[in-house]
Amino acid sequence: MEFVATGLRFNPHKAGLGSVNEEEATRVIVDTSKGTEFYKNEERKEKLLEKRITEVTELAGTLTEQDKERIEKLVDEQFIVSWEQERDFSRVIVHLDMDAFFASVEEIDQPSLKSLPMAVGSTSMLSTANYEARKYGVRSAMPGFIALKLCPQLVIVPPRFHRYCAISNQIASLLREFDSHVHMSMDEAYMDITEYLKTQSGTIDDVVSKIRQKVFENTGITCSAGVACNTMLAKIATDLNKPNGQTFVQPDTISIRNFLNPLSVRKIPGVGRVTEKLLSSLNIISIQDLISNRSILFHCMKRKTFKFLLQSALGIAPAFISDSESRKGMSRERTFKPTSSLEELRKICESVSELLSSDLEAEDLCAKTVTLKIKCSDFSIRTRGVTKCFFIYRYEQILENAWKLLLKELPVEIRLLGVRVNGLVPRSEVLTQRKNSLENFVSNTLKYKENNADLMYEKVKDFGSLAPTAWSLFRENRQQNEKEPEISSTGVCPVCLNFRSSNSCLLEKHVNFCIERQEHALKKIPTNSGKLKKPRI
DNA sequence: GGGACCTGGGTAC
DNA sequence: TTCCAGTACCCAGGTCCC
Repeated sequence: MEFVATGLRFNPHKAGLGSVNEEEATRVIVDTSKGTEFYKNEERKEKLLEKRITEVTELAGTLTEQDKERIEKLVDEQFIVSWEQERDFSRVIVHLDMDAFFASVEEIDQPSLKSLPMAVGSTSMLSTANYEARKYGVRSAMPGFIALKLCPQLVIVPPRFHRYCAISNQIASLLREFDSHVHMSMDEAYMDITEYLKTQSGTIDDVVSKIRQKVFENTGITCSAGVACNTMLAKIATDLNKPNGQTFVQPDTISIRNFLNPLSVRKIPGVGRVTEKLLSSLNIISIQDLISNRSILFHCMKRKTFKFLLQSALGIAPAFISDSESRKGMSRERTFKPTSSLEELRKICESVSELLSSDLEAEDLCAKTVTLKIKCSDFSIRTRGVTKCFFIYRYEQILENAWKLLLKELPVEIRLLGVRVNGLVPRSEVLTQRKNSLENFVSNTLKYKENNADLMYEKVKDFGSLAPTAWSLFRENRQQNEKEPEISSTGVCPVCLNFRSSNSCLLEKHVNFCIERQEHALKKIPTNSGKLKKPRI
């Protein structure tokens, strides 16, 4: 077959796809995609990848045999020895993966689907496929219309996320019996059963079988499991015995090496098809190759990538996911028929911003950074971000920031619009901070603009639910003390709450700057009608 | 020189 | 008929500012 871009090749890395004719499936995908903007974009991406490959192979070519020996010694002494000393074999981690989860749920609810090739999703995109459909090369993240070419009798069922969530929650509560801190996403779970095992007489394999049996008896869903001393190994192990099976990796260096060495680098979670191709250009195909070519890895990769790849190859990873890990950002995006109409884009931007502000509201968060994402009609992606000097959460604030970023990109034909927020902080914390700064805000820092009621109104508005309080405090203060406007020595900027200074000139300068930024940002925002009426002074 | 920020890209599910 | 998603995280490289 002619040369095919990496992203267009049939991807066999999924349970149940082993028997598929890879070349034939790739041919169908290519024939269906050829000439489309998607195809052209894949070709563009492929060219960039080829460039990276040329650079990395040239770099590898500069190493002499003596260099390699020297670097190997350094890697062994400086890195591997200390990593090995820090290994933790003490935990027993179980990774559970529900077999073709969405499809299994649909089969339980409609048993007639069981014998048919079936996938959950739409003609645009599939979420998952049952094992019957996988025999034809149909898999998750495959467009439905291509899947139908591979398997014309495929039944595509629309997703019912509420139903999947309900069953996922049910499974999570079952698993809490074995680990009260279980980490459950929609269709997979990580458990630390070290403590639970101490209360049991059976082997690890017995206990894991019991867990899987319990899930099956209560939900009808089969699942696969991997058991090892850390989450990464457990996850790789799960993949080896799918569906409805389990794999245990003994917690010692030799067993771990024997388990990992023959596997493809692609089995490492975090190594996708691009990294796989990049590594294969360096003749690194298996995990064993990663270790034996550690000098090349050290020479050609960035430090973090080198560390990640070599540690993964050695089976070294954090034992478990920390409980304290919190969410870093949230986003919403929508794909639609490509358009450059300002009116249509505004409506989409409004609806995406509204969803995002509801998400922030639901988790009581506010954010510092707003990022706009657009996918143009040629499938190229642009992101544009802005970091504010104050926290935002209101729909209008998100919308106007995203919209301004979008206006700068026009004219352009767009097929996807997304908005993301980062720098998340609990809203209650910010409100408490604001509340604490209200006194300073009113009695000191803003005195110098006290006669400008309109400006004050705009300023106060940013206090959100505290705005009426801020306003009345301002008015009260204005009446009580009209003579001596002065800047407090306890200076916290009431606008951004980040800047602190005991230097009153500096503080005033900063507050002025912040207010101007705010006014600029607030200019086009409609007032919060009903909640805060503009008072007359 | 280092940190923060911005943008693009890779990956998982 | 349909014609490649949505959410989240991490890393790398560039720029700017102190």
